[in-house]
Amino acid sequence: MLDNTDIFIIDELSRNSRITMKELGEKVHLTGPATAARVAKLEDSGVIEGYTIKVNQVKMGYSVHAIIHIFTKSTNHQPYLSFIKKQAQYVINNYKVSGESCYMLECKFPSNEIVDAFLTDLSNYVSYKLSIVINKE
Amino acid sequence: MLDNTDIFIIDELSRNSRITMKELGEKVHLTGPATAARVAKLEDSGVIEGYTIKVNQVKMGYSVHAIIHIFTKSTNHQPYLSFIKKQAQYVINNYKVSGESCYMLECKFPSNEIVDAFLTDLSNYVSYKLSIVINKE
DNA sequence: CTAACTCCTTTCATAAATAAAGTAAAACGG
DNA sequence: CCGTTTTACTTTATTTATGAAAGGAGTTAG
Repeated sequence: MLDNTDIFIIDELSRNSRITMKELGEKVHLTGPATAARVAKLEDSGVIEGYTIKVNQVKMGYSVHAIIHIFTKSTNHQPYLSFIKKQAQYVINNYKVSGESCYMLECKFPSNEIVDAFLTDLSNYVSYKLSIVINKE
Repeated sequence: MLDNTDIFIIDELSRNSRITMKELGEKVHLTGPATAARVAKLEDSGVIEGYTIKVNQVKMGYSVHAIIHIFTKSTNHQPYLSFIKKQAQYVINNYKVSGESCYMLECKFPSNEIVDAFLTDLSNYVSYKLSIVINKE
């Protein structure tokens, strides 16, 4: 399905998705059109889901990075899911997980005051345990 | 620092980082060169850290998505950090966190057999609790 | 053996990026 | 308050990349 050239292309686009097809082609020893065709195939097959940017969240004003373990009280998760949908500006990921907790909610916040307000609201729906990301090593 | 146009540009590039500067310019009511200058400034200031792609990890052969809570036994974390550096192909993120655990290790694996082998090695360095991501809602 | 398919290259028309020059408005200093 | 500088933009022109089309080599199936 995926050969070494495809892997190389994916690796290179992960590092810089705005590279030109011509330049990417030089790295994989193909012409521009051949490379563009490879990339189009990777898009069509769903291997490449999209093109995006890495944003510095601190410079965007989000200085607090939190991981919140969610323990749902009731069997109906919908109120919780509706709540975090409304709070999308703070939510990075909401993973449903096996293990001790039900969900692992990854969030970004501008300040501890906002964290406080968020958690106060959150506690209407679920129990939680809070972890703060200190560093990404 | 960042005006509404910058926010719009970041938002648009997050959705599609391969958009042309001309087309992006039309969305924010600027010419191509003016838009390119804005983007260059966002890069220089570090708000935009890079351009990347979203990859379907299942189609890349990584069907298991795990979150591993790490509890270091010893005060010296270096053996653990060296270990995960060697296992980079499986590691998505390694967050140092406050709260109950010391690190939260996010990984991808091709199979449960590989998870098993990874955890067996991991247990030489730290204690852990394993969560498996069932869904990303 | 041949037809169909895949994957590539080459060529060429079109479109975008980039560099340079010029303009207008805002900010700054005397 | 006025002249200067800076900033942010547009316009123009050149360079460069994209994308479509045609064609060729290697592979596979009938």
